[in-house]
Amino acid sequence: MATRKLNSTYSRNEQCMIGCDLTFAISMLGGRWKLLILDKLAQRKMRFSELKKEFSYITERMLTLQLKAMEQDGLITRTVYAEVPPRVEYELTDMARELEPILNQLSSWGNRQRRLTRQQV
Amino acid sequence: MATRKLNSTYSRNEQCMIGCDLTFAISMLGGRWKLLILDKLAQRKMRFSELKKEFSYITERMLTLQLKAMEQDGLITRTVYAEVPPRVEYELTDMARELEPILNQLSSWGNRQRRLTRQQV
DNA sequence: TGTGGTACATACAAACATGTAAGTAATGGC
DNA sequence: GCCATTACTTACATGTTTGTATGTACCACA
Repeated sequence: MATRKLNSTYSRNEQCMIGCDLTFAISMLGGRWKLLILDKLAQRKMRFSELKKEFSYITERMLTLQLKAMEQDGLITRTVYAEVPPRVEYELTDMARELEPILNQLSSWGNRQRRLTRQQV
Repeated sequence: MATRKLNSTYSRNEQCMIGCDLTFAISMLGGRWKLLILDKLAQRKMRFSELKKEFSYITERMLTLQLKAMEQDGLITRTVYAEVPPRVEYELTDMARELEPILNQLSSWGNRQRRLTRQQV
């Protein structure tokens, strides 16, 4: 996402893992808000301001950054309408929709796993 | 993993997302080396030093941290043998093994997605 | 007495992610 | 002219993760 300096182990690690499709996929979902955004947009396309209202805690800056990253990653499309005040709509791509069933499985795994680890504590 | 300070939005966000099984699951896999470790241990149980050899770039500190986190998350078990020099073996739990098919799907999605975004660039 | 191997731990520093606060452009309505 | 609305942007501060370097306990073996 951000430009990364070319020094030392940080970038070497990146080279080493860049070949892994799984790491590639997970890194797209790792942002602090991306899964929530994905979830909301799965229901319907939404404007910037609508998304902002949905997550009362997110700041405009973070929303902008995460949406931009998700657009670059091919998870969402961004449509600008030349109006004033401006209107911008965000929508899931087909690829992002293909994620849904997989993420549902992960979610149900997470639920089971959570019950287990709770018991031990 | 690390102790987190209780101020401001950081922890509020955490509260807000802590109810999400999917976020819970993804956060277990997000570490820089966890997926690789998971992948190696899927083949067979391994000693600390064996894992170290497998990933030539990882530092001992990072390996320790990630293994500790994965143990706490119930992904692996840690068995210590009272010998000198010490011997410690790491092994996947049943829950971690249930992840495999899901992660395979994610990986193949990542592969397709990567081809797509490559084409656009 | 000294060296070697294993599986860590600790102190410190760099890189990265996120948050806070404030500002911008465009224009329709008052 | 002034204000409001929308979707951002910028500068700066804080929090979190990862990396570097070094040290430690244990005891067998030379």
